[in-house]
Amino acid sequence: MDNDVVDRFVASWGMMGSVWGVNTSVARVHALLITSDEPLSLDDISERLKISRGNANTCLRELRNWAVICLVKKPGDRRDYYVSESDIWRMSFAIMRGRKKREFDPTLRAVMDALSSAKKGSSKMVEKRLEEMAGLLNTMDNISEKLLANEALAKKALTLLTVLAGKR
Amino acid sequence: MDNDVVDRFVASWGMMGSVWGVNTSVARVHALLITSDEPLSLDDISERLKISRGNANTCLRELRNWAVICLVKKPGDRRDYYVSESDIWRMSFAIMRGRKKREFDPTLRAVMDALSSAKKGSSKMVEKRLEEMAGLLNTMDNISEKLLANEALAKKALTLLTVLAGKR
DNA sequence: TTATTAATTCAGAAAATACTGAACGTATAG
DNA sequence: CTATACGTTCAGTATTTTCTGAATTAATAA
Repeated sequence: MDNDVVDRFVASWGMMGSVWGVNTSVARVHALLITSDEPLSLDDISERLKISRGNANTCLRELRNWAVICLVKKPGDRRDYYVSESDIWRMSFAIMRGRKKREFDPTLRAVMDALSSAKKGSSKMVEKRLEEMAGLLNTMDNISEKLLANEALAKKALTLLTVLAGKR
Repeated sequence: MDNDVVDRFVASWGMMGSVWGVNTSVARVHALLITSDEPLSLDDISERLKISRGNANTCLRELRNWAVICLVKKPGDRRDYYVSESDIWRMSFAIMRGRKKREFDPTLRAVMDALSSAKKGSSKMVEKRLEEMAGLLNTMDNISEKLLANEALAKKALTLLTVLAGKR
């Protein structure tokens, strides 16, 4: 596959890292594996992306943890090779689950506390704002809780939304 | 409103900053304004959050740009005061639009290019992977394009998803 | 005007994050 | 057992991001 095209894909997938909440290098390594027909070794990756072996190692560990790449062996070769899982959904799901737990859930709790505190003592304005936020966050919590637990349902949701968005 | 509760809310809304793609201070200032019944001045904010006036100023400008706070004047007082817009949706929408344009759209293009390049020359595996990604990203592109342009539709989508998620 | 008070800017400092590469551990081949 | 080829770790360094505070500009009051 054309080098330039791969480079551009690697670069823009790298940018997307911040959306997933992983750093650029991790996303670039992932991108390289996605576009490679052959399994790649740590050294292949570190050379191709011009990053240190140490860094490559860390990125690969993270990707392994997200379960978006998998380790393969070649007969008669001691090195570890990696290939991308085909399923693009997995990374987004794994990461969203993590972010929900780390960032969203505590916020939801804090908003609920703030709301109940506001009810005994704040202005109606603040109460209304928090009420709205709490409503929205609770809705999102329900939805994401269900969808993140069930990929099939999530795909269904996507279809549903496509139909909704289609009505022009 | 109870100081502790506000502090906790400020802190966790601050964490959410990384989700929105703004830095912690910006999100904290926003949180403080959300929970305040009174309009706050730059000095109020810088004192309450223990950040410099310069930093507070920058945060307020950013929030003004996102149009999630608005400037109010008190008669006989030269200072600028700020209050939070009640609508929680606005910030998320503004930011998502920005991120889509900056991060998602270039990726979509790169994937499409990679795909067409893969079609003339890559393994079936790579082609399949990219095909799947392109499909998913295109779907998301369609949906988000429509929903981000139309808040009412987005709310409708949320209702729809709630129903879907409810079927247990 | 001029003095005063507030908002803004921005160079440099501090803090957070990411990366390097040499040292170390481990498994296999000889 | 020993040498070799690899994977892993992590202290130190580089880079990026964020923040500070003094200088500057702008607006109002006197």
